[in-house]
Amino acid sequence: MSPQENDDPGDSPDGVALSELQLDVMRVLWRGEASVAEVAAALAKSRGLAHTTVATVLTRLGRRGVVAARRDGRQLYYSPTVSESQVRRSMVGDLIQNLFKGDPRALLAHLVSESEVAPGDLDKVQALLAERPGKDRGRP
Amino acid sequence: MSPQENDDPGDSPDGVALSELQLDVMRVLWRGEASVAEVAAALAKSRGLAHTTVATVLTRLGRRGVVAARRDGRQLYYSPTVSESQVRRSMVGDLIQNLFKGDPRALLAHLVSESEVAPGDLDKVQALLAERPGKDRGRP
DNA sequence: CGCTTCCTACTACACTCGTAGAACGACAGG
DNA sequence: CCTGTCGTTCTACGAGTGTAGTAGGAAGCG
Repeated sequence: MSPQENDDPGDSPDGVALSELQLDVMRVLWRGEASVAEVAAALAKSRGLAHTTVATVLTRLGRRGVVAARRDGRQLYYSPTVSESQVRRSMVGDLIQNLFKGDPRALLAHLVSESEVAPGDLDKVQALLAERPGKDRGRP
Repeated sequence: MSPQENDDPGDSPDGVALSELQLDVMRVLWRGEASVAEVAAALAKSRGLAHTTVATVLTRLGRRGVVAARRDGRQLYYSPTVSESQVRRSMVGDLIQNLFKGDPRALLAHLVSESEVAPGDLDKVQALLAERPGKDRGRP
C-alpha cells in the first residue's frame, strides 16, 4: 500500500500549528529535502529518537499535508510544502489572537515590558529589512 | 521568595501553556473568581459548551495547578493561581524558543516584516509603558 | 543462493484535550 | 417527608502527539 496516496493533497494548509518536535523536524527539511535517516541523524544530538519515531512523525506530517514525500528506491525523501515563514505567520497569528485579543501591538508591548526588546531594536530591525528586500511573501 | 513551593500536583506551575479553550476560561477567571455556572455563562455566547464540559476543563486546570477551587456550599468557586502576564510570558517565551531560536528580536522582525507593527509603534508602546509603571514582575 | 541489513508500513500505548452523558448527593418546594 | 433540581464527580470517546516495537520486503554480502 502506498504510504500516502493523498487524494486530498490539502496543499496549502492555512492553519499550520506545529508542535516542538514537529518544528524540529521541519527545520531540518527547510534546509533541504531529506530522508528519514537524514532527519533522524540531524536530530540525533538534540533528541535521541528512534528511527521509527522519526518516520512516524514524518508520515503524520505527510497526512496533514505539510510535507510531501518522494520515493527513490525504497527510501522516502521528504520536503516541506509549507515555508517557515508561513508557519511563523500562522503560529504567531494564533498567539496574537489567543493571547493578545488579536492586537499585534499588544505583543509588542509585552516584548518591551519584558525587556525582550529594547527601544532601539525596532529601528535596527527595520533597517535590516529595508536593505534586504522581500524574501518570500507569496500567497495565492 | 515563593510563598510555598510544593511539588505535588497543584502548585507552582512555571511552564504554563494553555490551549485556546483553556485561555478563554482563564480569561473569565482573571476578571475575578467564578463558579462553573458563571464561567459557562460567560462563554455561552462564544461557545455553546455544556455545563459539564466547563466543569471538566476547570477540574483539569485545577489538577494542573493553574486554578484553585474554593467550595461554598455545593458550589465551587475557581480563581487563577497564575496571572495573565505569567501565562503570556511563558507562552510567548515558548514561541520565541521554538520558532525564533530563542531570539526575541527575530519575533520583532517577523512582526515588522508582516506589517503587523509599524516603526512608530515601539515608541508609542514605550511611552505607554513609561507612564504606567510596573505592574507585576516577580521572579527570583 | 541464502543470510543480514536497511527501509517503510502497521500497530500500540500512554497522555492531553474537547466534549459531554450518567451517576450521585444535597437542598428546597410542596 | 418526598421528590425534583442543581451542581459535582466519574466515565467515555475520538483525535492528536510522543514514542517505539514488530512485520515484511528489497538490497547487498559472502
